[in-house]
Amino acid sequence: MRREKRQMIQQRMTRQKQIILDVARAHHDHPTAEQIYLEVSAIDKRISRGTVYRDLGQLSDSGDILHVKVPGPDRFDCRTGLHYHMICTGCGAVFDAPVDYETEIDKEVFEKSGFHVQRHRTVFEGLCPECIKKSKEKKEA
Amino acid sequence: MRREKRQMIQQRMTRQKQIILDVARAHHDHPTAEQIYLEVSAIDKRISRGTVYRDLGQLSDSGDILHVKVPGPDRFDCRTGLHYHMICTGCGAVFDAPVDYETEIDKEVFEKSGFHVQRHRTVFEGLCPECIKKSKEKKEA
DNA sequence: ATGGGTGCAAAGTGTTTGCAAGTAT
DNA sequence: ATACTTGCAAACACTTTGCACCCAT
Repeated sequence: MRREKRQMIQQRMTRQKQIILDVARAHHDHPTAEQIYLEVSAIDKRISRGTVYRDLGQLSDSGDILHVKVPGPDRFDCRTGLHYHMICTGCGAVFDAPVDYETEIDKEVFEKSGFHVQRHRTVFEGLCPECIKKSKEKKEA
Repeated sequence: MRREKRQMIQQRMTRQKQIILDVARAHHDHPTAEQIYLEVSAIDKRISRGTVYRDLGQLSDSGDILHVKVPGPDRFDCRTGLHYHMICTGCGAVFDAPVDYETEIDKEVFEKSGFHVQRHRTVFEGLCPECIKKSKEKKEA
């Protein structure tokens, strides 16, 4: 449960890290580490899962990509600014939510609780349009 | 990744389920399944982890307790209304956040995206007052 | 040259599940 | 009587890690 990382160590750019970053950035659909691993593998099959996890962690620590924490496997997002996500409980797909990050609420929580808020994460749960359509078709059948 | 549960099956109250519910409700500090298992074990050491996980899932499905999804192990909350949580990145403790659930934003997301929002989950990340104090002491030393 | 990075496989964490026996309704 | 529940252990999903070698700086 401990965290306590964040040492100012020198981060090196390697061939594998560059490939991982490129693959992650080419996506606009919140891939999982596994999906990224599969694509990276297709480019260079010698790159290991461990490296993909390590590099994705490092790249999100340094702000090059965003680490999205949702139920199920974590996702990664090339859009790095703070924003919210929607996850479909039908198919598991993750989307960016079309509402702005509310900065004010972080201050409000701090003032009311003394909890030093760094950020918040919001995930909307529901059915994506695709799955709504499918469930309607099923009812009619 | 599939979900697709929710059959209207008859749920039975058993001795073990009652103990698990009592233990969960006695907590106001967001215990993990493991913590609940340990306490339940102290009451009846024959109750298994599997049963604790199964029953906690069932009890939160039926709305008797709340399933809180945060980084790390999931938590359970005896406060069942929709509300937000704060997790301390220092010590991992979870608290209820002192701000109200925003119902409006669910509608807004639906209108802008067609995503049928059932609810959203917000988790504030930061340092709890306790950990702020500790990190100050460390700096002074 | 040197300290971070890599591949590999093993281990870790948190949770789910198949099965045969038990029990609430 | 029926069908949901249980305990157990094994399996599972996802992620981290120890180690010996490698390579960017």
